[in-house]
Amino acid sequence: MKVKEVAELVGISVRTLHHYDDIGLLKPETTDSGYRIYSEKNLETLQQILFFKKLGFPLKKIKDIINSPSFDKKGALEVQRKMLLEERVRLDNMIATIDKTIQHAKGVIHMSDQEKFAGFDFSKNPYEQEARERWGDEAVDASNAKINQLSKDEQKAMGEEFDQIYRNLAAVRHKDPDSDEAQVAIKVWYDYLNTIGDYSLDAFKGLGQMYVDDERFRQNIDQYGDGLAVFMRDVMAVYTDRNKM
Amino acid sequence: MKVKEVAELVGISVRTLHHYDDIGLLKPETTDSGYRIYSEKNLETLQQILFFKKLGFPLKKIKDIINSPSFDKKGALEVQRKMLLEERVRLDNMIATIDKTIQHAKGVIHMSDQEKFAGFDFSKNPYEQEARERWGDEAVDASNAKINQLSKDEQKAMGEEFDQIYRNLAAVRHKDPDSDEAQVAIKVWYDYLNTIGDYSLDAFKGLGQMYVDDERFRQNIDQYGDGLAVFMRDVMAVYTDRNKM
DNA sequence: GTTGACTATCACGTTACGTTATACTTTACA
DNA sequence: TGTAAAGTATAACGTAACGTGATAGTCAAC
Repeated sequence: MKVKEVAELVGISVRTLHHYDDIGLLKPETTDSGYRIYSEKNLETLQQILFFKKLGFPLKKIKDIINSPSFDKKGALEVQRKMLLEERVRLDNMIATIDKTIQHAKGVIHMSDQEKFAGFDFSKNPYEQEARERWGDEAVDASNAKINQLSKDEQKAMGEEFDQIYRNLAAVRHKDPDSDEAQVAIKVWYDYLNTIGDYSLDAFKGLGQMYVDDERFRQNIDQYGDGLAVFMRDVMAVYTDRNKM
Repeated sequence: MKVKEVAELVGISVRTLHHYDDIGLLKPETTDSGYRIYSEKNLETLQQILFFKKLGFPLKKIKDIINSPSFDKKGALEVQRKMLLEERVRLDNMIATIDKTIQHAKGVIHMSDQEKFAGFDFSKNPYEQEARERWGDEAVDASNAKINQLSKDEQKAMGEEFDQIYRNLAAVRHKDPDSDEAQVAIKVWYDYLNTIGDYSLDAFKGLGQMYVDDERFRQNIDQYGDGLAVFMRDVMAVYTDRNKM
């Protein structure tokens, strides 16, 4: 049989057969023109190879096993078994750690990140002039310096996304925090934060309070509209309470 | 801090830090002479890197996560979790297959291997002449052709090993199968077989019977001494029965 | 004889560094 | 202050198991 036939028969690639030939793992006969011809015996050997491969043995070990009948097969299987068990323990630990991380990640977003998320970068924002007046150049420049650690594209993408979200919120800021419009708008914000980090509802509510308590955040947010920070806090509180049950 | 300090602090190699620098994952400041100097911030980033590495993330993904706050970290963790779970299933299957293999491997040594193990190769054996007389040249040549598929070194190593074992057995073949000498000698043979394959006691007993029933094996074995095949069968039977309780 | 399907041999790319090899810098000690 | 020891830098090959072209020769059919 020629390469392609064999490859399709056992479900591997032609390249793989070439490779096994290259490393001397499975060397078929060849025609005068150099075509590889696999015998029945070759196919049997291939089955063995694939069997040990399924068990996770490296090709070198398989080579030893295949062409050395005095090889300690039993021992090799036991060693391999141990290795696999250790691997499984490692995986379990990794999975457990991830689970913990997802759980305890509530509130994991640092203040420095929050500053970015809250939209401290007003360099592309029409309100920057106003910001400079309110905060003084120093504060704005320091903030921009921080935000500038992000790549241009990221800044743009991030800026556009929550600029849009904040505009939507500002647009409904005179409605009732209970209103559907407000609740829908704040849900967008909650979902966005949850693609970046992992916010529990309570953490979200706390975040809203911070928007009001922290001068920097409040002023920053209020640039999208007077009283927006307070409004957001209220909407976020309602959203939280509503969705907790 | 300089490389070595950092490396020892967090328990990684200097080369690893170099690597992270090369791929742009963690780029510290440098002195005029080109020495890398890691800041506190660099160390924090490094902790993050190592954290995600522990979770099995590839460095490329870590790079994305680290220097792109808009990266979907939560989603990444969930994807990673799924991958790890799939990996674990794969491992479990591999382990289960190995267990099955070890179990069902009883009697897994093929006849062709048995021929080798039983010592069909008498090309280096003083009895070859005799063998040719008994079996005729054809049979001996065919047998040798088979055995010659092994590498020279393997042949030698294998040949020496069980040549020795068979000689020892032949030396005690007039003792009682119950005798300590016979039992010790057969234990060596059992242990040797179990480094190559996996023999249960019952399989071992059956093997002994085959030595007698199969003309080829019997004649072959008896070349080490008249009646050795029968003696071995008896010793193997006793050994099996004794060790089963 | 020409085309299409198949085959062959390079040879680079991938992952995360380990491991020399060569050369320069800084630190410590006499 | 001179020198050796310790530390650091870059460069580049090696690893595992192929995937993925690129280029070229072969075989069977029309």
